[in-house]
Amino acid sequence: MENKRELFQSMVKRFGLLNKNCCTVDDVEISLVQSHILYEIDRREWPSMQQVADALATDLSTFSRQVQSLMKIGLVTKDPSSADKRISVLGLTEEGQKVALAIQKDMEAHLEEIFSHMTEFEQDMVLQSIKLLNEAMARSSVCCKPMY
Amino acid sequence: MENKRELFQSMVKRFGLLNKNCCTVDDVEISLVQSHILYEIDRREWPSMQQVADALATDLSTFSRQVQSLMKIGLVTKDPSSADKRISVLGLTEEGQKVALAIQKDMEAHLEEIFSHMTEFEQDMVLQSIKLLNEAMARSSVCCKPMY
DNA sequence: ATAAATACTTGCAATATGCAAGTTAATTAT
DNA sequence: ATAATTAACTTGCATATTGCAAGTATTTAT
Repeated sequence: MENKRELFQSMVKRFGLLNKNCCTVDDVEISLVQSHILYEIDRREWPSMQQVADALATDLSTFSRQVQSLMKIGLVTKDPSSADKRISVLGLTEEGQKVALAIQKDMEAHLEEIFSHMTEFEQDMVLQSIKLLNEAMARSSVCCKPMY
Repeated sequence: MENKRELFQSMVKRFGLLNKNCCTVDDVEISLVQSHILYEIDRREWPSMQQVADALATDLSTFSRQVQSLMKIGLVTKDPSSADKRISVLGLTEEGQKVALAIQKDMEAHLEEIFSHMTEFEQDMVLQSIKLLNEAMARSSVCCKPMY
């Protein structure tokens, strides 16, 4: 059952490269990290800074600055929660949603293209495997405790 | 065939977190990037700077500096090729090999632990899926042309 | 009412990044 | 054979990213 690590490393590296290409939309160009922030805000409902920073496993201070720059370019909103004024609620601007959607479409297209090199049977197997893997990692003691 | 991207993003993020934990060995502490460099040097036979920088999709200048710091802490060797004196041949010191091996063991153990949450059948399926995925990505036009 | 915890923000200081410009060595014209 | 081009790096910026420590403001506990 030879080298698991090699297989994973290779896959993750490739997926990382894929991700990198996907960050330019219209005239807006954002970094990989920023695209992940948009992604996380998009898939949650009005998350707090903490929540997203935790999801990204980033220090809150670093994250705070990233949010500032995303606000500056008009993609992200940040408003104090009325329930608890310490908390800042994050959201996407209309432009932010457009960018997030465009990146999403782009990634989906890339994944489809990759999947097109496999048979239908293989595609199903791969998807199911990724799900299994995610569940196993979620249950694992060594990995990613506070995620999703 | 809902959200492929979400599945992949989640998996890659988790694997990234896994990777991060694995960079301290004995008294040596290295960064994630540095661990990847050790890994790439280890699995090739006397690669050149270019080769490893390409594999990591890093600018050569950035890579050059990383190698310098790895040499400074005594993990990596760099020698001019006798065949072509422009080329620098990279290698691991004895200590570098020790570190690379320790990280490798650590990662293997983590992966085993994760796999232990699946049945034997699932484990086989997952491994085969990762292989398929790697092949599909290698064939893909959108991803990772110059890899492996 | 005071203490302690929570959710951030800001000030460093260290590190990482890529582009452009340089150096040296090898190839390819001419 | 010499000159021009290409290749493999290295170094100098300028910028971006990171995390820790220390601060502020708000909420919760006692």
